[in-house]
Amino acid sequence: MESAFEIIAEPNRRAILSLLVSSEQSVGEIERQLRMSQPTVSKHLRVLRDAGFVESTVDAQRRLYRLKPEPFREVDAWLAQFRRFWSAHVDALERHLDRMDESREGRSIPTKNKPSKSQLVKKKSRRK
Amino acid sequence: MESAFEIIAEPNRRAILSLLVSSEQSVGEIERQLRMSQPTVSKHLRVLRDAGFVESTVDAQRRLYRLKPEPFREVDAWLAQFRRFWSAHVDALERHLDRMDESREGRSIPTKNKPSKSQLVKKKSRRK
DNA sequence: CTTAAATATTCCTTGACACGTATATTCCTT
DNA sequence: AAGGAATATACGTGTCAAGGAATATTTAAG
Repeated sequence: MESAFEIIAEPNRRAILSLLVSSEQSVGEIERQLRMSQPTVSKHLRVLRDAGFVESTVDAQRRLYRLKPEPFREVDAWLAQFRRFWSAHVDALERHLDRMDESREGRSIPTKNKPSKSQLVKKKSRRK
Repeated sequence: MESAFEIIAEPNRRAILSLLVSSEQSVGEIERQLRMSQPTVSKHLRVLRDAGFVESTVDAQRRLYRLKPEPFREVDAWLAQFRRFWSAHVDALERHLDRMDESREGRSIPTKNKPSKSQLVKKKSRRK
């Protein structure tokens, strides 16, 4: 199981990683929150640890797992070569983000007087 | 073949995508540069197109493939939730980048009087 | 030292997918 | 229309990884 990319190809593994963003978790906690069988969780954690995505410490009978950064950087580094390219398509990005707005938000703020995320993006991309 | 993550799990597909960063390419050009068989290239391109990573246009008997941005953004969005976390580990990042320096660079600039990438990183993370 | 809780590992089966070979399709050239 | 270049698809095969069931291991508690 070579690269970091193959590791995060598995949806359950991505779910586990996302869970661990908030804080370290025991196998049992992961098992319950994600409704996976215990062996499945353990096996995925093994893969994740071998790949350097997580590390574990012992706490009585439990093992606590937490994230490690390196492999994420590797993925990010690969992705980097495409960034320049997709900022050339900002127009499409704007539509994309604004669509996400519509679907996600409860009507808390009237759309009218609210800056679109598009504008935020434009500002950000001004930093060079 | 569900998610963008499974698509980029395949090394040859990542290679193809990297090739297309420079410019659009025909199947034959990809085939030669990556030394893959023609059917293999075509099949991977099919997968990439179905997943929205590339699009193609016809040029006589050839098809020219070029990148499309959306799926990259999807991957990037998932990765985003871990960024906050790995900037907390800047120390390790410094070591990481400085190691990359050593391995990549011909001895063009004496290491002594050159700012380490670590310092650049620190500056960048000051922006907020 | 026995038991129980939490986790890890083993074995087995199944399904997906990457590749090669062969063949089909598309489009230009003559 | 025929032939050829470039690309796409079909089919068969081998590999490998994910999940379930059963079992082993670790550690605390009594």
